[in-house]
Amino acid sequence: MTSQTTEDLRRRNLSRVLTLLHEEGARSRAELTREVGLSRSTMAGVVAELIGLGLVTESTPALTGGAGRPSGVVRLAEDVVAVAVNPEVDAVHVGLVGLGGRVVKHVRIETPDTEVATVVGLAAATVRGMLAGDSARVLGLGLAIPGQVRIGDGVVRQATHLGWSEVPIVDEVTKATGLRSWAANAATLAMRAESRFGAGKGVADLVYLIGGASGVGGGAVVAGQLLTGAAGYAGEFGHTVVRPGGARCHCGAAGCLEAEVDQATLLAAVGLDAADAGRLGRELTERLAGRGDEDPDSALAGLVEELAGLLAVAVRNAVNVLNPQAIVLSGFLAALRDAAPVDLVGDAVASIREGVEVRDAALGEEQLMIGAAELVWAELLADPAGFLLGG
Amino acid sequence: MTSQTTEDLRRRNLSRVLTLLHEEGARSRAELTREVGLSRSTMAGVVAELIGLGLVTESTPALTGGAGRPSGVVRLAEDVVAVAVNPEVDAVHVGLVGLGGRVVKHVRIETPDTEVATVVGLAAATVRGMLAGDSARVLGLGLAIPGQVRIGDGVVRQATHLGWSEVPIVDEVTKATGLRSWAANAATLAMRAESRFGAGKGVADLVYLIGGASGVGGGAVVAGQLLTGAAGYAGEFGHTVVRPGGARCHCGAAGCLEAEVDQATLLAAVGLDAADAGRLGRELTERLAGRGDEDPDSALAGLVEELAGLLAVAVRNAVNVLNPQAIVLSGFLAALRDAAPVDLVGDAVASIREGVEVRDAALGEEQLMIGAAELVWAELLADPAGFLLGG
DNA sequence: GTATTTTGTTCGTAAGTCGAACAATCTGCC
DNA sequence: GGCAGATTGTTCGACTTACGAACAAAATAC
Repeated sequence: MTSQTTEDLRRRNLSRVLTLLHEEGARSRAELTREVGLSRSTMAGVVAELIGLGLVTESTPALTGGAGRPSGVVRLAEDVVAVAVNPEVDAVHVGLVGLGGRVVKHVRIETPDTEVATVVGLAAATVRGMLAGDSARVLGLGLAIPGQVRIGDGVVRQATHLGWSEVPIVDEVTKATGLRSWAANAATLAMRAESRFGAGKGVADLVYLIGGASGVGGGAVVAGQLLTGAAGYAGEFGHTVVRPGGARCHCGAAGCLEAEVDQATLLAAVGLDAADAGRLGRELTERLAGRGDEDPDSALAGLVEELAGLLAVAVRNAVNVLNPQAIVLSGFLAALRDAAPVDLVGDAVASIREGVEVRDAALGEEQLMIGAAELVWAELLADPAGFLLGG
Repeated sequence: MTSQTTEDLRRRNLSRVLTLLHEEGARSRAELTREVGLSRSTMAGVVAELIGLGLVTESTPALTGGAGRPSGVVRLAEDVVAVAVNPEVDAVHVGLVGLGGRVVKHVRIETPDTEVATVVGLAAATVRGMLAGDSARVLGLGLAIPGQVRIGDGVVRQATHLGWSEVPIVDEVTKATGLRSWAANAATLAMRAESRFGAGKGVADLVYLIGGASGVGGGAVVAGQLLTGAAGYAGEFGHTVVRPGGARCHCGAAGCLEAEVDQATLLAAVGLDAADAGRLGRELTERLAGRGDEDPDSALAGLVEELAGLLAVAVRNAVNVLNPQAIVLSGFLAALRDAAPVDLVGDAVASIREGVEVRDAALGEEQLMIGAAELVWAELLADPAGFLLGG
């Protein structure tokens, strides 16, 4: 199915070169030749084909200082973009993201309700507005959904915070915008962004945990591949057990990480509003250290330590099962870790624990836009010519 | 690195055809052509090359009853074998396994101690004995180790039950036998066998849990690929937490599945000896139902339910994170599940839970021999010609 | 015994990669 | 300014592989 005829060789080579540019940025054709390992003549053909497809451009100079004929710099075409859409409880984020993960535009549209028709209508109108008068080539649309999305047909099985259930969102959005669309879980896409461009770059085995207002999500990269599971629901670290028989979770079970460790508790403890979640990390650190004339807040210290201990249970399980090279924490989980003196992987099996590095996420607000666009880029990168010629 | 020149096409096609025969058994060349999707002329070349390598044979008739010229049956060469070695606490298992997972020979050699030199010496001698006067072509040796094995260099980091630590077992065995050798964790290899030939056959996303005298191990298949993790230690489900602050585990932490749910407890409860572990399942079922003049054993029922509940915590976590299509239980965990009325995935997230099937392992005693041999077969199947011509 | 069906074989064509030879264009040096 | 050296782009022939059409082979169907 995948590869028998010689044309598949060219497909793979197009894919490899474009993927390298997407992940690592522009470079000279000579460098490309060295890094990919193709002969100069073959690389000439590959780059020419990518230029013909309008995906890359080649600019003449470069002047590296060394001797020899200068090599043209191959860079991603700037007019090639994907639309990114992320529905939230009170607003819809819509963005335009270039090949290479460059966020071109990004707006937040408030929404009166989260009805599917409302959200889809708003998103479609915003997209049309964004593209008006713009010469960009839009190759597709990616949706980041706060809930479970079935891989394959893009149906939202359950998105509690939006009140959605069994919504064929990909079909709806395709109909409303005319763009080829894909959808996936938001936490998974946030990880995808961190994995390609952020704290998880170059890491083949990665665990990602993100905490926000709506709970705890996550994802993993296994052997360089995104972990999807059989139906696309994998990575629900928020619903792993950290205290059997503990707090009841909206998933129906008890003692889930998401039910035991939540952002609201921490915000309340430091007297912050939900809107100020971004300041949580600094606030926690300062209160625990004591600032100005205040004493260190020992009650808060107890809470933080308890919550970090619960997080450590989930992390320990993830580490023992997946043996990752790194764990990336995002949102309030990063804040919690920075404030707490707990070694999150201390209780993992010794030989596994050694190789793990715990890091904070590196990407900011635009994480989700980049991740959603990756849904489109993944399709393009796998088969550049096939994608554009109506794959 | 992996595929640019046209020769790689042939490598992939050799691999695909041989892999199909390995997994699914002999079939006619016409069937191969249909299933793999190559043209008749190309398949003729591929089969001819595999015959030239001595890996398959083609027998003439077939006579399927239908009209048309009969197609020769292609089957795996019977003289191609791998050696499988599995050191245990009191014995070493040594076997000869044919391509296709056929166990040709299998012996258990008692060992006076588990010193590395003793075990390696015994294994090497047994292998020499097995092969004496045999015309088999031995392509390599696979080791199933009850402990953590570092991928890449085949060093045993820790094997508590053998008392091994930092043992370069692959080097030692290669030196002693002259065979190309590979090693991996035994539970992982048991899963590998079930995944290819047993209860997990054809399942692309699989979780496997095995319980034995030495604890609980496991493994997983993710997107059709074996889960190894960054260093090869992945799948330690036995050290996931099922009761925070619970029983202390030899891994240093507390509340591990392996520490909370163990075979000895169950055996003691039904009055069986460690040697009779194989009868545990039937014994449990009978006692719980009541047999002959006895009443159902309600104390035992309580114990079984408690242990099954703890197992359910580990299973729930695995399911929520990996979204597998099936879970395979082996050893005393299968016995426990068969005896207990607990729905092991009942507390998993709804959309994930739906698609999961819990099964008992299908392979018996020879599981580990088959799995260890798969270490060799995996290398061969990835590049048949390269492997034989000194890859 | 002949037509039909299915499969193996042969051979010409197309696609793709590589490597050698040559051309182009820079730096460095006098 | 001109020439040697270095590096890279370009062209072209050789090689490998896969495919498909035409033909041959060997069974069943009638």
